[in-house]
Amino acid sequence: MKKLTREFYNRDSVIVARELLGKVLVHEVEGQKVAAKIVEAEAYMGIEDRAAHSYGGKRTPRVEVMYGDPGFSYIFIIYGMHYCFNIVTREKGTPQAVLLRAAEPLQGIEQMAQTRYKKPYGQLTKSQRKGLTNGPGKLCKALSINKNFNGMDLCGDELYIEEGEPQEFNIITTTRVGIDYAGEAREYPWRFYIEGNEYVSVK
DNA sequence: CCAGCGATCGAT
DNA sequence: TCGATCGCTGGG
Repeated sequence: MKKLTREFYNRDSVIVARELLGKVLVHEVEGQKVAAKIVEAEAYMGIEDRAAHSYGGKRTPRVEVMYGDPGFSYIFIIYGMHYCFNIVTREKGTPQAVLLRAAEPLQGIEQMAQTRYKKPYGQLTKSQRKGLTNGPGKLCKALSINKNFNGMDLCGDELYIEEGEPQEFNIITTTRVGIDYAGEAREYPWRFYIEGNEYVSVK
């Protein structure tokens, strides 16, 4: 299966966010593949985007990786306890990113169930099954992605995104979640998800 | 040095 | 609907 290239990520976040739908996020843990199909993503457009961490050119140690090359991970902690996984887009110096908000488990599902709930998949309730990866913090937990993966090259062999199977789906475009502080930017249609997919976080 | 806050989650 | 929980940030 083909891995996404640096060039794929070297475009505006709104384009990359849309095109990431249906692609497969892979984390190879000790030779074991844990993989999930991306079903929801949001674009953060950088300097001009009040909702972005790099808004107004803000440049701090946390945000630094956003100013680097495309195709690297930007991971931050939210609400003191959850991780959010982002992918840096556009060329060096243009601090944009795409936030992965939800995914559908494909491979290593037992691993995910164990990591999230300390139980075999078979013992999970229906709601727990859906809850494996239907949110930004949840998908990080399920794929064992934490702060140690900040600044990692997604064109490498440990954490990456691959093409996935060809498929048909409709894309829903809406406003982003949890950015009420962002003024006018809260109205921007920069959230994308696969219509009808049960792993989407908020319909 | 330190207080306030947040791109969330899970239980109620 | 609400409490948990803590790294990052900016101001002093």
